[in-house]
Amino acid sequence: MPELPEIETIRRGVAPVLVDQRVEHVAVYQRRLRWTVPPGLGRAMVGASIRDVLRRGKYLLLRTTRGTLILHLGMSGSLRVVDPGVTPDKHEHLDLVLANGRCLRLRDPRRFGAVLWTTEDPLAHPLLAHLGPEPLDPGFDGAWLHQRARGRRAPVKAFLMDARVVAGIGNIYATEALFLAGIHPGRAAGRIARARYDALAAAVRGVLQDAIRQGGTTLRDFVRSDGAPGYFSLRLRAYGKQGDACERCGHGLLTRVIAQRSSVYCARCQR
DNA sequence: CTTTACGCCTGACGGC
DNA sequence: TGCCGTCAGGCGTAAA
Repeated sequence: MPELPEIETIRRGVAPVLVDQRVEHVAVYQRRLRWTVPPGLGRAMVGASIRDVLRRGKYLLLRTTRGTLILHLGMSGSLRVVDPGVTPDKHEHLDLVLANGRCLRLRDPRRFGAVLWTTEDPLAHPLLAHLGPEPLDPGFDGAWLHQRARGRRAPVKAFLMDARVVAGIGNIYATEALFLAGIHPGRAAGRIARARYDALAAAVRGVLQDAIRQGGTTLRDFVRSDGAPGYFSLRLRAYGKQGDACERCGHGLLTRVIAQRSSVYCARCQR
């Protein structure tokens, strides 16, 4: 699934293709995504010029002269740049045809993704307004986590995946960051010392930055790569590695469901 | 306010 | 080979 680093890589990949381009045509092949793709999207967008492409958490924002297209790729979404005229397959739901002759195509087999349109400040949109800080921005650090965790009894893993605490941390990176910080995913968020939150914040930044770096090398040229990025070949240390030996202590990695999500951890290293 | 459960979807996978 | 049940997984939402 596309996580924050993938979304960031997609943003960097598509932005040069999209920016300053006029939208010539919008084709919707499937309206039923997480929410119904707004009727009249074409009317709203055609003729608009794309100003820039931003990311907030896992949302992509295509800001145009008329409003902002908000995209979320859900579990299985991807974007690619194709030639208009290439017939979309059954999982390709939306095309933005641009004046430069290119076409941005959204594919999303599971349809957990979303395509929304707003003419207001997109950051004030109900879906975005209550997001916590960007994990790679200075507003995210151990002090923030520690402060927000006060009195919380929920497992730290759930806390870290709460978008109001910090934006864009999914199961993979929560699992990896907790492993690197040596914190047990089931520990109550409010019972973790400030210094350990410093380590956790650093771990979150580290895994995300590594993955973004990896994405940059994996995806040399978004346009000619004729495919959206899949999973980055990031070396995962815990996620999906249940049963393997912990790379630090050799203990077998365990898996347990915490907050409705599978969690992998080392019972010896993570406390 | 916090916490928990649920549901939206389909491809992959295991069992038979 | 094919059919079927199960599950993952982000995240908004309703309910507790």
